[in-house]
Amino acid sequence: MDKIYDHKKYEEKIYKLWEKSGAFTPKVDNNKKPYTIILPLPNASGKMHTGNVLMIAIEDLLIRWKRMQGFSALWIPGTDHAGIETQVTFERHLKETGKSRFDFDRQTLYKMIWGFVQENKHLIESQIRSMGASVDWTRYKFSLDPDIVDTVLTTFEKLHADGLVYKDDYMVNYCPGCGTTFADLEVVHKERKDPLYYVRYPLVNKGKSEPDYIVVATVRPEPIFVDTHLAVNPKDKKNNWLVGKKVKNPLTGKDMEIIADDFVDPKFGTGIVKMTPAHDKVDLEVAKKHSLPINKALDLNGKVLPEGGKLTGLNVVQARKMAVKILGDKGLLEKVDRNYSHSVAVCYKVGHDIEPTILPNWFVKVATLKKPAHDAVKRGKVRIFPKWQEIKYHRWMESMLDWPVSRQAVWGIRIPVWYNLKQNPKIALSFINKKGKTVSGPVDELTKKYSLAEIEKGLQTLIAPHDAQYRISKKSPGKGYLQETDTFDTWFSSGQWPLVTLGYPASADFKNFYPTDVLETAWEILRLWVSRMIMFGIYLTGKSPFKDVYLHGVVRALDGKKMSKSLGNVINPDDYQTEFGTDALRMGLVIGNANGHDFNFPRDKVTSAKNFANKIWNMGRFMKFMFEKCETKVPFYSPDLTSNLKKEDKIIIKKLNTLVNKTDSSLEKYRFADAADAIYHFMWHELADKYIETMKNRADKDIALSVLRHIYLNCLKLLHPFMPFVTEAIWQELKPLRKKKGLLITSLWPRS
RNA sequence: GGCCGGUUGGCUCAGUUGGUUAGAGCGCUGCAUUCACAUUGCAGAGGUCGGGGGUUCGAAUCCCUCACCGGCCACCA
Repeated sequence: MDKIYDHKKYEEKIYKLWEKSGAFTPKVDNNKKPYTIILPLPNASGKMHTGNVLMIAIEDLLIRWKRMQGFSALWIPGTDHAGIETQVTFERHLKETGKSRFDFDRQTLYKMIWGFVQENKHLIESQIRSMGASVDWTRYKFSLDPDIVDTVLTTFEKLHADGLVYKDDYMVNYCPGCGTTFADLEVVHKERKDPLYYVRYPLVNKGKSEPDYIVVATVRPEPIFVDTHLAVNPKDKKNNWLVGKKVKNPLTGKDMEIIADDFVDPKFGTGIVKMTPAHDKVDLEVAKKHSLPINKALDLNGKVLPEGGKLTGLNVVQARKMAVKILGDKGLLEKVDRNYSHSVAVCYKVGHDIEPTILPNWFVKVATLKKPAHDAVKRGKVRIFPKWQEIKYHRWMESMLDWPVSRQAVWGIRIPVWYNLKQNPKIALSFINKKGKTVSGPVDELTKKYSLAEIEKGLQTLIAPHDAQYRISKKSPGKGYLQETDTFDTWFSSGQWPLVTLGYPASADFKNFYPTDVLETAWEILRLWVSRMIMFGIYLTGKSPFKDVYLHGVVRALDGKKMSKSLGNVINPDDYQTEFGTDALRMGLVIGNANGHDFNFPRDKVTSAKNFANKIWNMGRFMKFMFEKCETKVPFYSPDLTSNLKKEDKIIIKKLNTLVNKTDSSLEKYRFADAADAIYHFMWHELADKYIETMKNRADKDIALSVLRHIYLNCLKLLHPFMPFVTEAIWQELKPLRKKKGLLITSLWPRS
């Protein structure tokens, strides 16, 4: 054995040894209790960040612990196509070549992204390996594997058959930059200064002592041309005389009515609000309540529609300037407040302003799905650790609205809805024709000029009105049909991950390993992911997909702030892995974080864990050396030796038992740092500093060595889930000293 | 605005149901080197547990309140 433990010499070799041994691949075995974890699927073309490392460290330690306890321990790895996230990354590469996604039909684009992902996906896989993750690669899944896609589509069919799917116009967060909609959860609000325009609305038929006009404050004057109503608060004494009055639209001159609704804040601006229901969530609700017309001002590229007069075809920024100019020319601009600061919804991917707009969307009704999922946690059938995170789950479940599952993206599982073109002449199509030109228009016009084959081949997007006739089918129902171009929200498929990875509904794996034991992930995706999995699991199988949820904290940068590229404080785990070793990185993260709270990257703990690896390596080296030197045969430890034991022997044996108990009970409670700390302290400060130092002076070396071997080998077992490589490396080096010759990974967990 | 966490030695954090001198890692100070390991050993310094009030025989721990730091959610015409 070398004087110093060199992780680079061992890690790769040992991982291969484990994988070859079949230890990662449990069989369905009725004599063994199953223990299952599904790896939260990283982005297939992504890269490992510190959060992933912590996740793998924790899950691997749970799996190794249970495997050694004799469970049929299964840990399924997988990666996610990660819909929009991947598509946006790809488009950035595309931009470098001077192209954009609009230059391609969706089939071609899909193939290109597929190729891009294939090129990059090995990276995350090799990183998972290098972390020592004892995942079962034979059961590896990618979220676009054909069997997974098929199950996801079946689920959609079932939801539809159960009346839980509907199509509706919906206020979506539309990002003209990404060309797609985002869920509320994916929208970021940013504080920003924007001019607040005070616009004059001339009164129609003004009475005596009434002003010529009233003033409305707005940051968005450009869609005024579609507005038909203003609103005031009925309790607002200053303004409620206006209810029922008419004013002229400052852009079009058409009459507008003033309605009363208490959503208006009398203290804001002038206390009078303009209503733009097609582009504002609150306005839409109020408009529905009062049965007001809902007129769109913008198309899906964020350009003003033909009804906009001089604004037509302009984007939002240009249109705003133009509208301000027109209003100014007419003398209808009272003033501009340039110090107005408000929060703006922006796209979390590209930072473009979100344009709220109405669009036909596929929805899943959540009321019936969420009730049992909510109850499961309330009744303790699913336990959330740490407990205080539970409240986030409950609050989310209480407020969860119907789930828009369609995304206007190419990269994903295409929604299995088909439209017969003859039945639906008003479907809006956009496609690239034979000459490479983009053509858009309604079906009835386009089919006069183009063959269906040409349209289908070059198809980019299809927007069906909300009352369009459709069929649900995995395959084309026949000629004359076009498929929906929207794809599913990534969480729609990953929400079924525990089911699809296990081969739901009929496989032997599914019957044996479902429900899984624990879902371990970052608390950040409790709502997006965990809640959806519980909903789908119960809906499809009657059982929650896991019994426990453990939420680890977010690893922050060294400066205590969230890691971000713009702050330049991102920690690359590779660097630490190379310098200190995988074991040190894993142990450092686990021991530096106790209760699922967010924590700063524990650099000092990683350093000390590296020293610890070397310490135990040298303990093994010392033992080997002593065994070679010892002239008498060292008996294997057993209770028969009790009469030969000294006081210090009995003490250390007792302390080992305590340690085993402590380790088990801590891990049962998901208190990983407690267990790690106890093992660390015992091995270093009890075994090395005290017991070994004392035994150096003993005459009965054979007895002391017998006890030392017993204690030390058991410690290696206890430590193995935390620091798998170095413990296995020592275990192999000490083969001549051991009774059984197998691997540490499959050795039997100590009993107290 | 609503909510959740945090505030413990120089730094980063533990402290599970309130119980004798509040722990760890790193850092710091002194001593030790052909002894498995200097990625080491031994010894040591360093904390009125954010402020105030309360409950209790007893509070870092429970209650109230204030302050500050993180974070989440909602609204913002």
